[in-house]
Amino acid sequence: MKIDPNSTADLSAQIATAIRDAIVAGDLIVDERLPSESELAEQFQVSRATVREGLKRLAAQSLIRTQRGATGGAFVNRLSFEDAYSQQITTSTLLLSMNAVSFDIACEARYALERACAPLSASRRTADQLATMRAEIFRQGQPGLTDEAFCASDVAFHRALVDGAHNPVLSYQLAGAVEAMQPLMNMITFTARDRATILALHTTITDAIESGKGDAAVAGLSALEEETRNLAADVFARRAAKR
Amino acid sequence: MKIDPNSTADLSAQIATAIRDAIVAGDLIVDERLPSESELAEQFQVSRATVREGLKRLAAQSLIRTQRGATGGAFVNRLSFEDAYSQQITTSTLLLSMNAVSFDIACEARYALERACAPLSASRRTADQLATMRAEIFRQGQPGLTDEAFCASDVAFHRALVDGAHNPVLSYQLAGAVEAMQPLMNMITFTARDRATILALHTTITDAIESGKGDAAVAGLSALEEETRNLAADVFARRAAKR
DNA sequence: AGACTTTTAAATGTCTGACAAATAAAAATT
DNA sequence: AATTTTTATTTGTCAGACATTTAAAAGTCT
Repeated sequence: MKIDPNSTADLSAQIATAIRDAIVAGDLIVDERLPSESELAEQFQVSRATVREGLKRLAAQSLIRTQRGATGGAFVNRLSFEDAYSQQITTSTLLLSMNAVSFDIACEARYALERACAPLSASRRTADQLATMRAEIFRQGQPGLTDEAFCASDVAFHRALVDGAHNPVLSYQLAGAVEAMQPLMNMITFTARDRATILALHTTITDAIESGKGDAAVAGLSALEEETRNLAADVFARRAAKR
Repeated sequence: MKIDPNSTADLSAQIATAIRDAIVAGDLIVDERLPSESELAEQFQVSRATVREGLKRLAAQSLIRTQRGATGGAFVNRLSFEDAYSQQITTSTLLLSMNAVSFDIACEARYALERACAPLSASRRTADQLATMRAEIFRQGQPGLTDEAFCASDVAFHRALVDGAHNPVLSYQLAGAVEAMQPLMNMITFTARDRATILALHTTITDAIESGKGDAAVAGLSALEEETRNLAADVFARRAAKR
């Protein structure tokens, strides 16, 4: 682990990169303790403040955790799926909002990925996940539900569908796609009629998942995608007309 | 933007969270300049060193960039797809290696996601992307290619396939799944016969993409998935037998 | 006046040294 | 033996200083 004092890059960034590389390469293993900040400062020939800035960069990526006290220090963190989820959601959300990704592109990606999960979910979903889907459908039918709450329930429904595949890697990848869509979905106002259509499709999909018919679930998702895109197109057209 | 001095969390973490929330909420827009470190220190009632640690956390997530000099400072960074790719790859790679994700689970996720891209790719791929796929197939047929080089070419092939969908969101999501598999794939030794089988499937898939047959491409990917899993199963069985 | 050079001011990057707070181990006490 | 106190170590925070970079302002020359 070494840094190049002649590089133009910040020392703290170089330190973070050096340690990150060591972790990725497996030279530092999970739960291993890094040298103390003072020791690292001496190793890298920089001040403790600079070392700390480097460590904070790693902490921001959940690569290390720190503990105070006599036996404390910085430890290589086991990157949990949960940590990765939330990072992914933040990143995906910003990616969409900052790069003016169109509703259609985001929607297409989301449903393409969800269809990838559907056949697996149809053959593996637990009764619990099915119950969650039914419960969210019920919630979506309640009168007086705000559009935000409707969208949140929609996300929960799709989360359950994806988790039904029992593949944490898929769940991780999908978390970003599904949740990052929420701000875009929140721009839509759902009429009672819209909600009824979506609910019917949700029921179709859930029935298919329950009876193990992956193909039918895929078809349901495709129909839902089309419905969603039409809804969005209407909203945008109406908004454009008003101007 | 405020922090709670009574919280047990590090001040630098709180500062990072406060600024991140402001960015996500849109209170700080792309390319907007944050107050200087000294001003932030005064605002949050902490020292400049603490502010800096907070800012480094955000820099590690590519949420801000800093510039030195008279008109310098910290600016809200437009999160590019490229930045997001590399973050995703690091995270996905570590997620797989640290959580003992089985080859089968990773493989299943990867191919499920790729199949989601195939129909789109079949209808949208450019001639250039098709040429890349053909070129990688050619490279994979060269004798004397190391296993690492074969795997790298395999990744390039699949990257081109995915990019053919012309959906940056999909490309972003897939980058993690495909590239993170590479360390796992590198554990496999490919015999000449194995390579021939994979090459034939790659050709089948490419032909399908070229002629716009999404279904055939999906079928080819499924066959490739099965082949890959069988190969891996053999390797692991042989390794277990040796002990 | 215009082009070039020098100075200045502002900002981040780095360093030093100090103290606070947390924590576990060691020592002392009951 | 159990409990309390002390101690050492480590991270968290602070204050102040200087180095470096950069663009704008001021000055100088043609």
